[in-house]
Amino acid sequence: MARMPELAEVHWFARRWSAGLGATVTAVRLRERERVFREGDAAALATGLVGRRPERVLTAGKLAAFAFSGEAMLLVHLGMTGRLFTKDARDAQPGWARETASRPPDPAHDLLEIDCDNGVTLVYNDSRRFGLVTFHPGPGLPERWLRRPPEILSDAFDAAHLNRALDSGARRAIKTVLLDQDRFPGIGNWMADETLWRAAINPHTPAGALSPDARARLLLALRSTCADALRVIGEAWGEPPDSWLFNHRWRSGGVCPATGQPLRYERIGGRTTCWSPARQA
DNA sequence: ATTCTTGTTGCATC
DNA sequence: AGATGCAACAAGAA
Repeated sequence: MARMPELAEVHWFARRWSAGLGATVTAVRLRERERVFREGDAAALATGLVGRRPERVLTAGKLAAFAFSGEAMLLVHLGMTGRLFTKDARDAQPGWARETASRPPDPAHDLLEIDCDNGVTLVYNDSRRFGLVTFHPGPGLPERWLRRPPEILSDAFDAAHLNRALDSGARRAIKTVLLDQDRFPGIGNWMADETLWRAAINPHTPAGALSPDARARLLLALRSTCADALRVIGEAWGEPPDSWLFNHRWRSGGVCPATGQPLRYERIGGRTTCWSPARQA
């Protein structure tokens, strides 16, 4: 099972492009017709970055943002199969085996290359082309960046914010609501399941029906899942411990690490959901 | 060979 | 109007 880029994976991939920080862009190569450039001006991207310096690597939820000198910004959403790396590290990247089916990215799917004068080439690769790459020459920051929702690990993401997020989707299953990027930026399928398992909440529960106690557990679980994922996966692409649901969900005959009881797999809101009926009442 | 999976959007429907 | 559900998109793995 291939893994899709969620909060921590996006963090990891975005940091691969830190290799270009401080250098100057000398050339940009891209395929203008590709879907991933559908919302931007591909021609402007092809010429607009040359001569600029990558100054900062940022992420917000599943969105990666690269700030260049002159207030230019490149926004990258990895979609399902987007990946960022440097050309020389294509085969050396740790964890390709866990990130996708076990092969290094195929150069045939390199859709954007940015040459820097320190010898580094930044590569965006996306086999299924569900990603989105937009260039904003500035001045001023892109609306998409300015209007992003509060990060789960920020102070702004508090109990009041969580209550609003839950009550505006009150009748939908909590599993489905957690996948809404406007409310829970960065949460994807495995993080949603991990969070509900940690909080001991049944994924079918309508979001609005969660008790105050369940909401408190949910807030803590959201924070712990995000913090753990960023630390273990986002910083070093490490191996999650067996104490997470993560390691058990893709094993055949998976067992809940908390109760030892069998895990259940079903589709909720069109998404495969793994949960522990013994723990998540 | 067919089915299934993923995240997001856009549309139809309640 | 706002909430909700689902098809569509692409490509690769099972």
